[in-house]
Amino acid sequence: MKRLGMQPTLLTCNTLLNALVRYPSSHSIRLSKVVFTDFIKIGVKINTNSFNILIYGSCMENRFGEAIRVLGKMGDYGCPPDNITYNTILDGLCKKGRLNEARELLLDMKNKGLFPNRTTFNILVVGYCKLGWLKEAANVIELMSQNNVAPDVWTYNVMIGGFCKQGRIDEAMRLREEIESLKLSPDVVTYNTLINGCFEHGSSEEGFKLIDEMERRGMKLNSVTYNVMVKWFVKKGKIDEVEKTVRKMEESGCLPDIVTYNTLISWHCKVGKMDEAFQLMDEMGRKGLKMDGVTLNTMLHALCRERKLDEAHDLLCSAHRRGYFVDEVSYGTLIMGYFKHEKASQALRLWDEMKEKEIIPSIITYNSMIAGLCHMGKTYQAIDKLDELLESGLVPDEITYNTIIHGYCQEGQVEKAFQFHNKMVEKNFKPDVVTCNTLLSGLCKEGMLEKALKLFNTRISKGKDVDAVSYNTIILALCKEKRFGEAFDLLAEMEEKKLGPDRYSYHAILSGLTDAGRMKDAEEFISKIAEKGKSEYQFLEMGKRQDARTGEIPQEPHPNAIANSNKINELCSQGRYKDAMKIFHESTQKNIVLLKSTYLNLMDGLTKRRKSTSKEHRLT
DNA sequence: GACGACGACT
Repeated sequence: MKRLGMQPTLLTCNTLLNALVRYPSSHSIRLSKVVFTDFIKIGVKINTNSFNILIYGSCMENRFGEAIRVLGKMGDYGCPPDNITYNTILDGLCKKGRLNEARELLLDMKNKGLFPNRTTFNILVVGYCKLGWLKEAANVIELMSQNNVAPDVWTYNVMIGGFCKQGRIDEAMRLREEIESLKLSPDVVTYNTLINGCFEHGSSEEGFKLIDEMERRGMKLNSVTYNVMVKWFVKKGKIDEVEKTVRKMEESGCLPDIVTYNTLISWHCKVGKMDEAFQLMDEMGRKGLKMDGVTLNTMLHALCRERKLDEAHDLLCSAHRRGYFVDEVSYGTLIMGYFKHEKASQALRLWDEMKEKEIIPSIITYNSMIAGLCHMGKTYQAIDKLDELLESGLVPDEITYNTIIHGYCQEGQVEKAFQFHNKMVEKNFKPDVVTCNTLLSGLCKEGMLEKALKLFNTRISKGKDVDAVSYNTIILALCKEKRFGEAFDLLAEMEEKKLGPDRYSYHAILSGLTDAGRMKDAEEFISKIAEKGKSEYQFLEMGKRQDARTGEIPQEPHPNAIANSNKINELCSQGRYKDAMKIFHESTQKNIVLLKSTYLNLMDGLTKRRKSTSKEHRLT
């Protein structure tokens, strides 16, 4: 067109820009900027809309600074920014959790005499809900009504999603009823949000009930509904149901999309079936679906898990060359991979590289980095990163604080951990059960078991939740002190509360018993685990007896001890736990004391086997 | 506005 000397019209210009900006490649967005300046040079009279498209592209790349600079220059070209301009950037900022910048921009918008419209408000609700600040989100909804902008289904759907993310399914359900009373009808998004929430936090039955309800109401399930179901069945390992759902999806005219494939690919990667993951990627290509940034990041994650860090790094570079959106998730994945495999210097280098590329770290990226620094024993540097995080306009979350508290505990600085904890509580940090567990283990590690017990009991008496990890932490510490009676009491207590016991509890007890030389008790304990399921509180009786006993007379190692231990260990590694148990019983009958690792291996096997049997149960 | 990828506690 240029060669032919034809002058493009505004429509041509905006159509082309739009196409470039929406096309899923970072190259095309870069091109859109070139095309834009070209259009101005050859004298096309661009309008506000042209700028809005350009800005949308910048936001796609998370270049908010650039977007705001462009917004500032629009006036010079006779194209004043409008609501769409502001909403575009606000949307990007809110989705990324950059609420401080969003607030500033909102102020600027009002100063320019533009009024927030329904979209603006909805964007803000999204921003607050993403951070889990539901009170603030509700305030925005209140503000809408005051400004005569009625909240719509979108608004409520976001709010429902916010409740679901925090596991507050009842409140989410209640809000849905509220919409119906407002004569707004819940749509497919409302249902999908709730169904996903039920699957993630509530009961799956509730979720399936909602699907039935949709069908009864004549509401068509869309690809998201199916993807939510696929994710659920994948999570439960129900391969048949996954296939059935995908088939149903195809029959109903919703072809499996990039999300469906990414879910399946990620699953295969997680269970180590890389071949099948690659097969799915081929299949995707044959069906004309282009892999996206999420697919890329899934593969990066899989490579890191397999310790193939060089390959992961190569993939990152080549993906960048080929125009994929390499983002903070890609970098975060690899940084975490390096830290996990003790390659801190490479992790730090990658962080700098990411910054050089102007890729903005998210809260998760910062948390990974903070965790890595703490892991290296450099909590003071982690604090620097926390400051940097705050400066960047992000809001630290529970994970950020818990990570740093854990860092201090790991260094043996429990005192500092508590100080930091208290200081942060004064800000807006809401300590949760993970915080408590971190402090508990920190206290135990430093031999302050009594303080830990006090913290643990206070938390329970205050009616705050404790979980399996809390119990296991205390049980482990008690066992190390050979206080088996109390340990068994807690074991029974956690069973009563349906919190366990799990393999961590068993591990704690068995390690304690074997370390104390109470091999007979360890053997009996293993047998109990094997029989478990017959009656509840079966460990209680054993625990009570423990206090009366005074340790055991050390025995001469039996000549077959090592041989039998090895045999059992080998059978366990082959997954032949039944055979392993047989040798175990034979050994105990002959009074053969086995190696410590054998007890732990057997226990691992026994807990694994129970898991798989219960899965089989669910299938029938 | 809903679904898929990276982060905390034994």
